[in-house]
Amino acid sequence: MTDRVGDGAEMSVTADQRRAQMMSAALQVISERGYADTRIADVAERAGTSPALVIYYFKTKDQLLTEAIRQYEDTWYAVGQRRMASLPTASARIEEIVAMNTLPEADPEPGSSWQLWLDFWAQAARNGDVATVRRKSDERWRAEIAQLVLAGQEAGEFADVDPVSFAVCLSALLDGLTIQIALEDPGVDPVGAYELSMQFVAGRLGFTWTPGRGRDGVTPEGS
Amino acid sequence: MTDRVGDGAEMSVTADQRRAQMMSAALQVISERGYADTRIADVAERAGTSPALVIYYFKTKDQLLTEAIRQYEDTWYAVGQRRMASLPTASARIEEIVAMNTLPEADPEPGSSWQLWLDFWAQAARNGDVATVRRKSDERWRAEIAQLVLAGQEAGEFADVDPVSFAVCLSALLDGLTIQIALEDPGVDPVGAYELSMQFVAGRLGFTWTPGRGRDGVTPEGS
DNA sequence: ACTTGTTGACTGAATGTTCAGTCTAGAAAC
DNA sequence: GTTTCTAGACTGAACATTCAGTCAACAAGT
Repeated sequence: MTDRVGDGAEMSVTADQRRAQMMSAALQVISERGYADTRIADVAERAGTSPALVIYYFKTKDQLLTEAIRQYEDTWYAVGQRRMASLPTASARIEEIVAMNTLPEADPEPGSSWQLWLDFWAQAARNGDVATVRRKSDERWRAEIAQLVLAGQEAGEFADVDPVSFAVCLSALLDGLTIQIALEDPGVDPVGAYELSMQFVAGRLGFTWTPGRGRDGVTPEGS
Repeated sequence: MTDRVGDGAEMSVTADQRRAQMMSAALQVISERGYADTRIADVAERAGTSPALVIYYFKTKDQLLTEAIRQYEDTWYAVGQRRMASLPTASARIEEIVAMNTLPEADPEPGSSWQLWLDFWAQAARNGDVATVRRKSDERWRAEIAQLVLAGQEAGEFADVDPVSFAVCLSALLDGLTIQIALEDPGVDPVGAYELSMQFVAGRLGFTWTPGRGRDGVTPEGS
């Protein structure tokens, strides 16, 4: 199953690629069938290999799923960081965080799904490794938000609120909305959740925000 | 559900008791081992019976677990309703809702646990019945909150906010905090979550709230 | 009183399936 | 020729569900 193409350039599948391939397959299957109902055979099939090979690379099923989740977290965070870096103002960055947690991606990767988070949380309750991953992730995001708020305050964009409390509050709100969105609650659609969150953010941080489609409809509001 | 003793059928008492016993056992096991790792044998053992009897009462494992969750939801809501009824002001009632979602119960029933909610949500993503239960439950609580806000506004206790948006927002916030509390996030303890939520509520609804231990530290703040 | 029939509650021992993980051996890579 | 990959066949255990009844209570029928 090694694919050789043209000159001997490394087209052969390296171990790392295989692992990545399998983790990606795992995420797809988890988001379709749920963590508990994900079988090694499913992942193998999705990855185009055999169950035995999956075990060859990941000693156990649990390790596969745990690592897959860890990797998902990491790339999710990395994508977030990259987007933050490309945005100029603190308010635009916060808006991006809100959007990432409520609006569907324009280019949805396979194996990404809001439902994944529900499985993720449920799993964190009993699996120590997953719990650690989640804790770290949550702390990272909260720190990100708090630091953003601080920066915004120093730039005069934001009102004077406690950055840490605000971060806890906003991330909890977004998590809660993620649940509704993932479960397709008829009372909470993505766009509504997005606007609700932004209204909350704007209200708390003291800037006005207009729901208009264009990004960065932000007007600083000094006294 | 009530037993008519008199003319005719009243002998289903034992059967109902058994079912209740089994559902309670199921909830205990789910909250200990997680939904997916709950075996019929566990439930049977906890209920002091045999696996076969469990299947005798609930055709399938899935039905047992689903009904257990439905029942949990219902009693949770009923308890909430009872407590609401015993409180005089809208603000006290909202405070009770917040407390129910953040603070541990004084007398924790066996088989009640925050972690249960995580399993519940994850399950709702794939199991249509559970999804329906959850949707109904969420709608009930949001309606409760909205109606409470309306009542408070009419009584002059609360500021003029959109009750429905507020309900969505608060219930999402509480759900999000439930996740952190269930997973024992070091950054979010129950009391902190409680105070954070109440600050949010008070800020939004325009009354001042003091974190003091005593219930109902509420001061209306009309112009 | 005492058989007989009926029914609901209950059980222990199968049954059958589903899977995670192993084994073996062959194909590539080095 | 030795190490690294890979897959097909296999095993063993875990578990949900079924089955073939037992047991106790109660109700006529005699």
